[in-house]
Amino acid sequence: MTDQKAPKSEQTRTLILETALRLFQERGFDKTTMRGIAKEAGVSVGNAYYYFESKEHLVQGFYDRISAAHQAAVRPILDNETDLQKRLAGVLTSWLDIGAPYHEFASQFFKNAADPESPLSPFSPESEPARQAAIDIHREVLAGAKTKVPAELADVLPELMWLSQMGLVLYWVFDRSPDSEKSRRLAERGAQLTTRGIVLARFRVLRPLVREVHELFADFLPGMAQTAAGRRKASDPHPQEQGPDRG
Amino acid sequence: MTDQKAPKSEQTRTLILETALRLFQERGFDKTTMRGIAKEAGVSVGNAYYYFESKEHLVQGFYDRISAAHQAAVRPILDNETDLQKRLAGVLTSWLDIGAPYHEFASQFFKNAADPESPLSPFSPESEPARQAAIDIHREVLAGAKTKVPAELADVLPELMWLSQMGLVLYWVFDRSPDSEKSRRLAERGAQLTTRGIVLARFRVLRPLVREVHELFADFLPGMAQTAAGRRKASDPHPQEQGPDRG
DNA sequence: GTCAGCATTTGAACGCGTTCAAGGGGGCTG
DNA sequence: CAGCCCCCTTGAACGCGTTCAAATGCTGAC
Repeated sequence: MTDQKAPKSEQTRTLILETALRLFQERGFDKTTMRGIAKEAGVSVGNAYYYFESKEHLVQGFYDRISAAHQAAVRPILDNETDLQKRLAGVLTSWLDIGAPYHEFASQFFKNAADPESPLSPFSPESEPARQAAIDIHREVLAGAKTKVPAELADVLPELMWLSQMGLVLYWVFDRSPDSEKSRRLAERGAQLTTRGIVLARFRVLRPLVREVHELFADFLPGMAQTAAGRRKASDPHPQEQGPDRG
Repeated sequence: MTDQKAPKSEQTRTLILETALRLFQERGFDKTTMRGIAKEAGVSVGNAYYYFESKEHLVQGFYDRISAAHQAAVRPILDNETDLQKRLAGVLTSWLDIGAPYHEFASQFFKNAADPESPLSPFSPESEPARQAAIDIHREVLAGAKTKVPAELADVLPELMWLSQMGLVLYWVFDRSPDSEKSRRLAERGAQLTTRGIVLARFRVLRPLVREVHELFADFLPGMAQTAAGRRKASDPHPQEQGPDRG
């Protein structure tokens, strides 16, 4: 009678998550209480905590959702556009488009970005898959462009561009201009600047600079994920794992 | 009998603040409770809230303290050293030295950095004085160096360098290497890279790039403080204002 | 000396996120 | 059918940050 693919527990888990995300969007993160989520979903508070370690863990669903939507939105650009600047600008502005509905509410939990203890930090081990996916987009931005990228930069640039994207997101969170217009312009300009920089990187005078950029980030970037890995609870009474798997 | 300069209320305020900072350092931010602070200071919880809007507002004292210490520590370097790279590296590493005692505890509230609503964010209006002081240090780093800075960069560079410093701090917060060794190396390398970049900025091929960097940040950097200004409570039942005034 | 008015102080109470001992309940084994 | 185990579910209870009406002290006017 019931779907083979929907064991009871998974249904409950999904019900709680969907309810939470809906209430977050309706009322904001702070004004949504765990009791409210439980009542609205028709379960007990304890039950929510059986499936999710904390209130914050519930917003991971948003990340997954945004991440998936972005990957989809970016496909046409990556497949058709060959101009580096336009590819990059497209990737950045489409993120802003997708993030728009969550803008107000986002600022209420983006504080976690700078919190090394939080699993929601983009640098956390838990975020590794989403982070890698995002970096891969930038790798593809470079790979599919007419402009050729100096070999010495090829391996650090995607991470660097992702880092800039995080900077853009930070700016966006603070940005109160109507329709996040300032963030949009920043994205366009940033793309232009990045492109110009890559093009110029060929010149001989810049060799030492390019090498240093490479060395700096080659040494320190991959380290972030590792240094961020703390003594995290490895216990798993929680049926954690996958959201929509960020398809 | 009592000091003319110490009205009762100021004494109480100081007592609460000192107690709080001591406990934060002894037990960490999260494990220190407002009840604990009150009991240890020999006052009531409500009294602490009469002088400080929230638990977070208490840590502003740390910022003031670190900021003042940094300004003092940096003086000899700014007065004697003329090599740009050494000046910059000195400024950055001495910040790391000063921050060291607070490293562990810092990560527990640096989450506020990315929270636009928090007065503790380095981008908030409340942080404006401390921010300006920090930017001024970088302005002096440039002004006192042998190396001449291209005019077009002169007005955005200090803010840019301060921004990099914030990046370093973020890295440092995540950095779990012994003695924050990785952060130290990042500071040294970053100083080297920055210096190299400034030197190279003279070359003609780089003109367009330089101009774009200038335009990008001239447009967007000053905006951050303004966009960050939200509807903040202007009410002042709280005898807020000055810490040690950050010398 | 008295008393009004204000700054300061109190601690009980609120609502929150989170924990936990206790209890179903469904399916498998004997 | 009985018994057992383990996944799932419950809601009272804990400690926290924060609020607030009420009490207390203090100062200057008369």
